[in-house]
Formats: sequence, C-alpha cells, structure tokens
Amino acid sequence: MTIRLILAEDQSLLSSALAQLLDLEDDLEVIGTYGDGEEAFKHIKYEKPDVAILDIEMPKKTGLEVAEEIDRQKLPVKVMILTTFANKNYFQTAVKAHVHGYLLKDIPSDELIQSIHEVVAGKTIYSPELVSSILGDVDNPLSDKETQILAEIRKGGSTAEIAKTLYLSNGTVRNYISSILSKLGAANRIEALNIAEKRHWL
Amino acid sequence: MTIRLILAEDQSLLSSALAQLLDLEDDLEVIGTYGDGEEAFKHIKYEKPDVAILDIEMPKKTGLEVAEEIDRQKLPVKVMILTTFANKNYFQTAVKAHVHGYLLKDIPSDELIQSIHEVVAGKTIYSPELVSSILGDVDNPLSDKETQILAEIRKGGSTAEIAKTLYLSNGTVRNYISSILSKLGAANRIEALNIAEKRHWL
DNA sequence: CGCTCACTATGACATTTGTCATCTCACTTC
DNA sequence: GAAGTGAGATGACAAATGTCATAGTGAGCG
Repeated sequence: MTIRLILAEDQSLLSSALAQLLDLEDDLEVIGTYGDGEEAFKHIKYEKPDVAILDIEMPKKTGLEVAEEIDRQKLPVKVMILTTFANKNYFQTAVKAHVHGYLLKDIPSDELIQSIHEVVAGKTIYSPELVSSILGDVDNPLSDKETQILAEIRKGGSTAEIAKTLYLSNGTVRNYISSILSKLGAANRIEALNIAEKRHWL
Repeated sequence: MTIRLILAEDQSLLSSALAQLLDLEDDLEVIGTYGDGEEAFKHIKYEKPDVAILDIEMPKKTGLEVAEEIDRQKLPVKVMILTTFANKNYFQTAVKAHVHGYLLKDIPSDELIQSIHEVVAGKTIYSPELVSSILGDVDNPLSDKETQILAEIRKGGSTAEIAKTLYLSNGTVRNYISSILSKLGAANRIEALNIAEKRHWL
C-alpha cells in the first residue's frame, strides 16, 4: 500500500525538492504540493491523502489554521507540521489541534521520511530538539494583556493609538508598558521587542 | 566530466534534500554540505569544487562574506548565492563580489539544476524575479548616516547610547532621527523601523 | 566661483514616554 | 461578609523623544 501525501510549503525550492525526493521512495506518493494554506486545505479535504505535511507560515492560511480546521472537521488525515519555528505558542497550538507530528526543518530528509512512516503506523512524533528546547525555554512572564500590548507596540503605534485600539486609557497602557519593560529588563519599547522576539514570546 | 559541488545551507532539511536530489543527476556530484559559512569556506578553499552554492544567513560567516573572501583570493570556483531574501543591499553586495549566480529559494529545484549547468557553462545568472523586484524598489531616500542610525535604533539603544557609539552629539542624533521620520513618513522610531524593513532598506 | 548637499552642532520648545503611589471596582475564596 | 486579587484608572513627576530654526564645515559640481 503506498502512502499518499500532500505537501503545503510556500518556499518552492524546498517544496519541489522534497516532493521529488519523497516520490522516489517506493511506498510514498506525493499527490499534490501547494504554496498556500487555503489551496492546501481544499485539496486535503477532497483528495483525502493519508498524510498532510504543513509548513506554518504560509499565505492565506497558516499550517496551524489548516490543522485546526482538519481537527474540527475530523478529516481522516495524519497531519504533520514542518516548520523552522521552535516557538512555544506554535507548538502548543499544534498539540491542541491534535497533530500527529511536529518537526523542525533542521532535520535531514531521511529523518522526515522515517517520521512519515512512523506517523502512518500510528505514532505521534514531536521533534525531540523542540520539546527539550521548549522545556528549556524561560517561561513567558508577560500576562495576556501585556503580550497583546507588546504586539501593538510592534506595529509601531503610539501609546494613544494602542489605548484606542484596545479600549484602554492612555495611562493604563503606559502602566502596562512600564510593567513589560521591568519584566523584560528593557529600557524602552524597542529593546523590549527585541528581547521578546529573541525568546519566542511574540 | 562531472561537476563537483559544495553546498552551504544551515537548514538541514533543505540542505540534505537538495544534496540528494542534485546527486541524482549523473553529471553532478555533491562533495560536501556545510551548515555554517566558516566550515564551508575552508572546504571550498581546499577541495576546490567547481561550484559553491551559498545561503546568505548562516552562523559564523554569511554566504556573502564567503563570496567576498573567494573573490578576494581569486579561488577558481563558481559562486552561486541561494537565498530567501530579495534585498537590494544583499544583491548589490553579491554583485560586487562577482558571484556567478544569485537565485531565490522560490524557484523549483529543476530550475536550480539548470542554472548550475548554465553557470558552469560560463553564464552569470541573476534571478529575474529579483532583478525586476529590485528595479521596482522605491529608491532609499536615507543617507548613509541616517541608515546607520536607523540600524542602531533597531538594536534598541536610546538616543544617548546611539550618540555614544557613533561619536555624535545627542542633539545631532535626534536631528537625524527627526529627518528619518519625516522622510519615511513615520511618527516614531518603531514605525520607521517597520517601514524601512518592509521596503528592504535595512 | 558660487551652489548644493551631507554632516555636525546648539538651544528652545512641545510632546511622548516611563515611573510611582494610590484608587476603584468586580471577582474569587475562605 | 471580610480579605485578597487583578484589571483598569488617575495624577504627578522626570526623562526621553521629536521639531524647528539656525549655523559652521567640507566635498562635489557646473
């Protein structure tokens, strides 16, 4: 029985190289490769592959959104996330969406092939590097509101604008920012952004 | 005559997939794959491959630095840059280093293989998407100093810190920033960073 | 030669940002 | 129902940031 695969990955070089390579395996068959989440989802839904390999950051719909949709509709597909990002939030979202694999792009292709087989055999595979790196991650000390505000800061808005979009008073926003800065040990907004980004908290 | 290749790419999945795929071609032979610029350079220097395919953003040494070093030492190697980044500065640096190819990772792998052959045959290949996207780029209105200061801003330093590291007065830095903001139509530093980054000016 | 432009600088000013103490109000929780 | 707790708010203050006018220097150019 050959395993039917769909690939969703927006970097054509990787996508095409991978597709050709997987196709060379005699029990694997790549029935489609798609460069954005929406297309990929459509084809997953109607062509019912055995395994869907999804990148996270893609146009239109992220791999995580696709995974959640598949989970919600209980489509009979094994979902594997394949990403560069060893990011706690991404990983947790993926786990909640009951994905069958979460692999980082820093593995060799043999390992990917092996993982596909294991997933089809019923295993669930989380990249060990990832799990340990996640466990090793310093815990995000920011509250939800603080994180939300930091995200607004990243967009470049002033205190006043942030206050308006979040329906808070000017002073409250400044208090939150003050607290963010002290929690992150930053001296200003930009430093805070850099720190939070480096630690995968954004 | 088979073409001997060295690959420098820090994303293992792509690196290994590509290596296997290229090796399948009967006139191509991948004699080494390396995950950082320094290692790659050493092996390029002593194993003298026909072609070196370099990613830009890698640990230790970027692909561009490797390319410059190869150019300076006049090593008899065809250099091809393979990157995600359609960034004017990167591209210009690469051209100055006399690379023989500059390709984006959004091409299919067949095209890469074909390009390798063309480069070996003496052609110089610049990704057409890139060239046109570069030509379509709005010209950077910032002066060198302004760009330099914006780069310092990105690191998160305060006006005073920037002034100190660049040996300028506090007021001068503030004037430059003021000018940057007005040129970019930004209301504050963070917005300026976002705009400059989006337009590939950083 | 004069002109423009980039670079550097000052001072004065308004605004924004960051800090801190303090307060209210709605919810738990015991 | 009293004591916490956490989200949100205020006001006052200091420091940083942004704006503007003005000015000196030197390089490059027609």
